[in-house]
Amino acid sequence: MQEKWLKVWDDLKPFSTAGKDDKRPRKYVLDMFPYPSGDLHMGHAEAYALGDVIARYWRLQGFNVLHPIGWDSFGLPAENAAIKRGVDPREWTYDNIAQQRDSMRRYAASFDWDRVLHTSDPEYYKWNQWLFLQLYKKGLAYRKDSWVNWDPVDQTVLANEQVLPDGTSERSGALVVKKKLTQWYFRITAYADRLLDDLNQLEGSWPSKVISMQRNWIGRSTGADVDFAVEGRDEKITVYTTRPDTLFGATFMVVAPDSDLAAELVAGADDAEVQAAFAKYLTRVQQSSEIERLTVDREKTGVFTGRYAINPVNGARLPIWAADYVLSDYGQGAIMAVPAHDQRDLDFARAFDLPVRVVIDTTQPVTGAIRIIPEDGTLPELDDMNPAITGNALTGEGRLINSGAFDGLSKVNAISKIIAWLGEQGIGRAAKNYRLRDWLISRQRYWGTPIPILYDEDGNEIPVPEDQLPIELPPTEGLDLKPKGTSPLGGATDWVNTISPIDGSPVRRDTDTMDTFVDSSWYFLRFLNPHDDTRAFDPREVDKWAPVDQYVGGVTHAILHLLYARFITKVLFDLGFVNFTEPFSALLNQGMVQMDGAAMSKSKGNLIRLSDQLDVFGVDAIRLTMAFAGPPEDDIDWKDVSPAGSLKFLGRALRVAQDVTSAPEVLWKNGDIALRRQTHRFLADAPGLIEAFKFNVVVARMMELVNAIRKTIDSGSGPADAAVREAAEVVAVALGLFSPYTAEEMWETLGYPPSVALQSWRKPDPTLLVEESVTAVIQVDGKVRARLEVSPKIDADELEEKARDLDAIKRSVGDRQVVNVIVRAPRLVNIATKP
RNA sequence: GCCUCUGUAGCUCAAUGGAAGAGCAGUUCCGUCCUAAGGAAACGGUUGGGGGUUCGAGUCCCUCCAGGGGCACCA
Repeated sequence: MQEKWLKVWDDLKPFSTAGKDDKRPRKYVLDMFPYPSGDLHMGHAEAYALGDVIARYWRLQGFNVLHPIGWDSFGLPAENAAIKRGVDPREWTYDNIAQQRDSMRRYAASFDWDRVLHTSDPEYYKWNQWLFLQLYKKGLAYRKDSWVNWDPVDQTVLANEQVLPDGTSERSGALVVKKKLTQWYFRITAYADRLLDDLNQLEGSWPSKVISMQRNWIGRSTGADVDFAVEGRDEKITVYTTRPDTLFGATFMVVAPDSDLAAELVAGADDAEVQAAFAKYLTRVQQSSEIERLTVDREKTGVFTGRYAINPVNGARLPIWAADYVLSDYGQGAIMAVPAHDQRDLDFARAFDLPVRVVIDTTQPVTGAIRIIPEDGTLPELDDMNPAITGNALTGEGRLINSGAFDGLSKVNAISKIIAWLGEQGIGRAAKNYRLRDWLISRQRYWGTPIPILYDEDGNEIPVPEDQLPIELPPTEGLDLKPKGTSPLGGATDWVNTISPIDGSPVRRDTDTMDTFVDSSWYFLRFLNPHDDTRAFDPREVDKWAPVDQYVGGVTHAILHLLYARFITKVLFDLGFVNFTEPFSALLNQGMVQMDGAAMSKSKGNLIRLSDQLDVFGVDAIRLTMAFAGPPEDDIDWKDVSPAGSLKFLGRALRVAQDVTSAPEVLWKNGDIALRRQTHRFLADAPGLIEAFKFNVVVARMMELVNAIRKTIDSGSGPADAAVREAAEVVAVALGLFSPYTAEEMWETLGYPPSVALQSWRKPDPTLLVEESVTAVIQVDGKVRARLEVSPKIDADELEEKARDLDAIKRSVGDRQVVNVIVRAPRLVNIATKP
C-alpha cells in the first residue's frame, strides 16, 4: 500500500508549489529544518506530523501552500563523527541527509521536494558569506578582544545563548570556562530595543512562553549613569543604577575585578599589600567556574582597592572595592553600593563590615509623616527592620529620607527628579542597559561557513569582494580536524595564504568558521528561490511569500534561533532587502515526546525507536497518534498514547468506506438527516479547530463521525443511504490531513481517482446546521425542573409563557413570589423566587 | 525567592456565564472450533479544597493546595 501511493504522489506532485500564474492565495508553512544527526526520531515524527496537518489543511482550503524542507547540515556532530571514524564530514552528513529524506518521504510529509537546500552546500553558504559582508559594511560585524565562553571539550568558543544556566555547554555538556580571545561579533545589541518592542506585534500569535523568554533574555532595564569623582584620579568613574533615588544611601562602590578599571585603580593605590591581595583575588575569580559564580546563596567575596570615590550629592567618602558580583561586561562594570536598599550590596556590606545608610522609609509607603533619620543611618524606633541588623534590604516603596532637598518624595518621583538634577549638574544622565550581549559568531572548527575576511601583513581586515564568493572550504585531506584550540583550517596553508584582491600582496584568510545559527537565521528566505545563483533571494518572491505565515518547531529554539532570525530580518529590512520586520508571523511550538515522564535517551533505557513503531503500526497510525495525543504544545508521554487504538480506528474508517454501496452520483439530499447533520456540523467546526491547533479534538470528532456512520449502516438506514457515502467522503478528505495512505485508500474505494489531497474542504450546508428543535431548560432558582422542545427561533416572551404554563413549573414555584425571570431564548428560562 | 500557565471520568482532552461531554482504555454481552478482528450495551464526576460575585460558576474574583514552565548576583 505504501509503495503504491508513494508512486502516485511522485507522479501527481500534489505538494509542489504552483507556477507564477497561480491565482490562489498563498500560505508559507515552515517546519524548522532538521540537523542530519542520523535517522529521524520520535521528535521529528511529531513535529512533521503536526506541520503537515497545517500545510495539508491550507491546501484543502484552496491556498497555494509553500511547504519546503532542507537541512541545517553544518555543525559539530558531523565533525566529531568524522574525527571518530576518520571519514570526511561531508560523507557522514550527506549520507544522513539521504536517509532522513527517504524517511520523510515514506512518512508522507507533504514537502515540495524541488526546493530542498543544505546549508553545507557552497551554493548556500556563499550567501551566508554575502550576508556577513552586508553586516560588515554596516558596522554590524566587528572584531573585539574579550572574555569569551570556551568549551574545553569541543575546543571552541560559544555564544552566551549556548551556555546553559548551570554554566555548561548546551552541546557538549562540559563546564564552560572563560578565555580572552579576539573574535567576530554581530552587533545584535544595536537592535535590542526593536527586538524587545516588536515582540508586542507577536502577542497572540506566538506562544506567550517564548515571548516572555525573549523579553527576559533581552533584559532591558532603565535607570541612570552617575559620575563619581575619585581621590587622586582625574577621570571620574561612571556607574549605572536603576535606583538613582537611593543615591544618598551609597556607602561604598564596587568595580568588577576583571575590568581594566579595577587594575588601574589598584595600580594607582601605591600600596603593595593592597596590590598583592587584589592580584590574589583576581586569580581566584578567573579560576572559579561559571557554575560556581552562578550559585545562588554564595558568600560575597571581594577586596578593597585602596581608593576612594566621592558621592557627588553629599560629599561622602566611599571606599572602592573589587568584587565578582559586579560584572565587567554589564552597564559600566562598576556600581554604587546602597546596602540599605539592595540585597546584594547589603550581603556584601555585612560580610565586610561596611556602613548601612537608610534613605527610604518603607514603613509608610505613600502617606504619613516623614521620619528624620540620624546621620549614622540607624533607625532607633525601627530596629526590627534596620537592614544592618535584620540582613534584609528595604526594597519596597516608600518616601525619601536623609536625602537633602529630595526628602519626602516617593520613589518614582525621586527617580525622575534626581535624574533631572544630575543632568543639570552635568554629573549624570538617564541610561538604559540590556542583559543581551553581542552575538559571538566565530568558531574554531572546520565544518562551517568560512568567514570572508582576509588579513594583510599588518593584521588589517580586508573583506573578500562579493564577486569572489563563495570561499569554499578546503578538502579535509591533510587536515587535522582534532580540536586543538585553533581552527583546523589554519593547517590548510595553501588555502590560508592567498593574495590581496586590492594589490596582490600576500594576505591570510580568517581560519574560523561561522556559528551555524547564522545559517539558520535566514534560510526561510532561501527557500523562495533555492537554485538562484545570482542572489541570496529574489525580492519579488520575497514579496509574494514572506514572512512565514506559520512556523512550526520545538521550544528548544525559543531564544537562540528565533532571536537571531528576528535580528537578521530586521537588518535585512534596514538594508532594504525585505519589507517586513518579523520573519515568522505565527509560531507553533510542539512539545516533546517522552517516555515514562522523562526525555527519551539510550542511557536511560527508555528510548522508543521511531522505525520500530513504524514497523509495527505503520506511518498512518503513528501520525494519527501524534495528532491525537493532546494539544500540540504539550509533551506526549508515549506510555499514555495508543498507536494500536489509532490503527484500529483507521481500520474502522476504511471498512466504513468499503461498506458504502451507493454510487458517487447519489443525491445526498435524500440521505439520513441525522447523519447528514453530524457530517455538516463536522465540516463547519473542524476548520476552526485546526486553525486553533486543536488537532486532537478534530480527531475525536472524526472518530465520532465514523462511529455514527457505522451505526447508520448497521442499525439505521443501511449502507446504500446517501448520507453514508457523504459522511465517508468527508472522513476521507479530513483523514487525509493525518493519515494520508488510509485516506487515499478510502478515496479510491469510494470510486474516485487520486489524490484525496487535491480535494477541497467542502462547505457545510447551512440549513443542516440549524436544529429543527432545541431543548429549552426550565429552571426554578437555578435548578432544572422541566424541559421543553421548542423551535430555535422562538422569542423570549413566548418561551417564558410556555415555561410558566408547565405543570411541573407551577408546582415547583408553588405560592412563592416570582422576583425575576431570566430568559435566554431558545435554550433557557430561569425563574427566581422569594419564599 | 519572583513571574507565569495548568488542575474536569482510569488516560488524553472538550464545553461564547446557561443541561457536565467526547475519544481511548477498562467492564459485560453478541460473535467465533479456538484466538484475533468486528459489533452492542451499560459503567464511570464533590470539575484540586475553601470562600465570594451572580437568578445561575468548570468558566469571573480572592485564598489555600498540587503540578508544569520561565527568570534568578545584570546594579
